[in-house]
Amino acid sequence: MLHINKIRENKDSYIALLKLKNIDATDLFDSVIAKDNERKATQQQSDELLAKGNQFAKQIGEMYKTGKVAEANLLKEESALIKEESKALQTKQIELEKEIQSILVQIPNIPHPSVPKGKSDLDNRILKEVGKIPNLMKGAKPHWELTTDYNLIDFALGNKITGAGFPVYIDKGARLQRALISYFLDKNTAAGYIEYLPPHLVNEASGFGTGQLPDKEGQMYHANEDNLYLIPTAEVPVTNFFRNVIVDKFPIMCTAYTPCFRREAGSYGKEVRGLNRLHQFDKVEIVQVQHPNKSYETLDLMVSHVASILDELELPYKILQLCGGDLSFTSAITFDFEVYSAGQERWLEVSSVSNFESYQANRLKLRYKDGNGKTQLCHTLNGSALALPRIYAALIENNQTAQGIKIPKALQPYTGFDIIK
RNA sequence: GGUGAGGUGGCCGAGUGGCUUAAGGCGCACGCUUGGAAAGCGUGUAAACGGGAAACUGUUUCGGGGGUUCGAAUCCCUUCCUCACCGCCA
Repeated sequence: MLHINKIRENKDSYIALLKLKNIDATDLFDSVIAKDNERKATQQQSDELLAKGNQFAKQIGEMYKTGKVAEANLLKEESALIKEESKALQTKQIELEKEIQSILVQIPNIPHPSVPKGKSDLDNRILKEVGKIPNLMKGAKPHWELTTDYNLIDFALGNKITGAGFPVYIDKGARLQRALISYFLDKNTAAGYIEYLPPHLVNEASGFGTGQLPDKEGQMYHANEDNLYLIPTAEVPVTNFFRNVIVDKFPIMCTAYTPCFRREAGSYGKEVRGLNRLHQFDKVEIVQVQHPNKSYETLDLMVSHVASILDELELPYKILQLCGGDLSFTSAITFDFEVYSAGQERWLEVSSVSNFESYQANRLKLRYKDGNGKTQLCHTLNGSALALPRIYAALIENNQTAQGIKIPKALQPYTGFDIIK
């Protein structure tokens, strides 16, 4: 959510930048500023009345003590009038605040000036392409066949006990999954991130804090009886650690492994085949809270951190800067990582690193004190480091040989084996 | 799940309708003191939203929401949470 004062200060440049997201915010901005002016005026009136009422209450107290009952009763009558009037003003104020809020939540984050123009993923800017696309042997297979051939994952078994999109990992297949989680966490903690293991269910307030609620309610699994939501990403519990917090140190670096639960209503077809899109999957997330002056420096560090992991895993990948049209509602700038999955001859998104600037922080009320002792909004950033299933798919597809599936060196200490036969 | 006790500032903790502008303590910051430090003494120490160039100032907030009253941390209703004991249980 944008802060109303920032809209006032930067209205014209915001309107220009939002065009990158193909949005004309002129009317929204005008109406929200007008409402805010009205809100201020209303508050001023209401504050004055309340101050008067407080004065009267004190005087009445004094009068009773000194026995001036008749005078007190007169003042009481006047008080009643003030009360009525101020109540009406307060109701109006709350109403206006609601209206302002409901406009503000409709306005997406302002894109960074470097964001390319564009409508869809076709307009994303390729920044870098690293590694060679492997030349697979004849008869190379997609991962959904390999996982069956080598008994790594049983999709049908998951289907039986839960439903589609809930795979069961078996034997070396399970071990590989566990190895990846440990490996990612170790890479992240070595880079200075503190490891957390948060709850996998969150309350309603947390859903609001990171913006899943109320808009994307249908994307989350909901435990009705207790009114708790299954997390769609570790970003939700971890970012909410900082809800209503005034921090005094930068940067704050967190990493967390969690399973992620997504209903993915409306998905279908080959996009969802095998591991490509699941209802439950594992992911290791990195989150940073940073001073506004440092957040873009941090963003670069996060991008190169993710790149270094993919380098070590010897996966061919490309880094894309998302165009305005593909940018998420809350992000100011996003870099996507895609790895090449040779068995299905596709690029798969495995990480998305974003700077939200103060957009999330405003909703969360995540602040720090500046040199003058004034509270200011922090910047928040997050990224996947990394999402497991598609890394898993690319790893086994790209490393399939006549002898079996080879495990990259960096992972071998974690798997305890160097080939799956 | 049952019964009981609670929720007050960064923390501890007093406060049963106006004497609270939330006592007192701890912590923190600054100053005095000191050769330096500790102790001691003094001053300051929440957030949100307004007004003001600023100094300063108004309103709201004692878990959340609602109510009674001229006036609520205090009384009433409701909801959430915490703790203790019991039951169940990895």
